[in-house]
Amino acid sequence: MNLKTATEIGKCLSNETRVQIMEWLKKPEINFPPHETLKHFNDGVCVTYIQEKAGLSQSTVSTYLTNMEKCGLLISTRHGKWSYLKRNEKTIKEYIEFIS
Amino acid sequence: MNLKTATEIGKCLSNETRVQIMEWLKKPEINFPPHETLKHFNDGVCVTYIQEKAGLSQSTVSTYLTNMEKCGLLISTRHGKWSYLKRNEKTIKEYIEFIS
DNA sequence: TTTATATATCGAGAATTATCAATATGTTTG
DNA sequence: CAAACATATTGATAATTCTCGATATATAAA
Repeated sequence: MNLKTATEIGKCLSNETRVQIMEWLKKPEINFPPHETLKHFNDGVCVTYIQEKAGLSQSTVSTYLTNMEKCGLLISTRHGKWSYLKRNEKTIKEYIEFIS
Repeated sequence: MNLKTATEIGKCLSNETRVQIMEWLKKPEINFPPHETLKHFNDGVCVTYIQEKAGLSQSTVSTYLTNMEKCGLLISTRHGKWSYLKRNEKTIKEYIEFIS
């Protein structure tokens, strides 16, 4: 982890909704409805569910999630027409080590 | 640690200079000149030294440090006319536990 | 008590971020 | 292939943050 990456992560974590998303994704099965198609949360939660829970526009949340993936906080996986998002614990750990 | 505090900390850590300051303060004796008056770094580093190293205006750095103290990232101690700043490891730990 | 030094606060303009509606792209399904 | 659905991107305005010089306050030294 370097200064630039750490700062990008900080930017993602400088907004209440985005911090909240990181928290929600700790326990997807508790914070989101079960998936219709996929019967598990192995790859996280789809954009629509996160967007509805956040209560912001689709474009805003999509941009949030894209940036959170870019800086390594989230991992995005496509399954058909859905994008699933989960926490990237590896990067989170590296970030924590950086600021510790 | 709650969502609001965590977000305030995220805001402080969303700027390269401020993240850098947190890094510098890990090892004051390596990153800053020795104090003229105080012969130790027990309470950290004075505003002027941080300001000079950051290369930004006095008012900007003073505001940075004030906000970083407000959200609990730093501890400020007055010794005469100097304010000394050091990392608040307790809050940092709580923040890390929050996002982990 | 005046002067010098260190830090904090204020006010303002520049730069960045937030947020949305509209639209584009990608994917599945009829 | 056309329609429907999920997500991504674009373009624009509002809101926030950045950053500075100027000024205020606090403390020490002369």
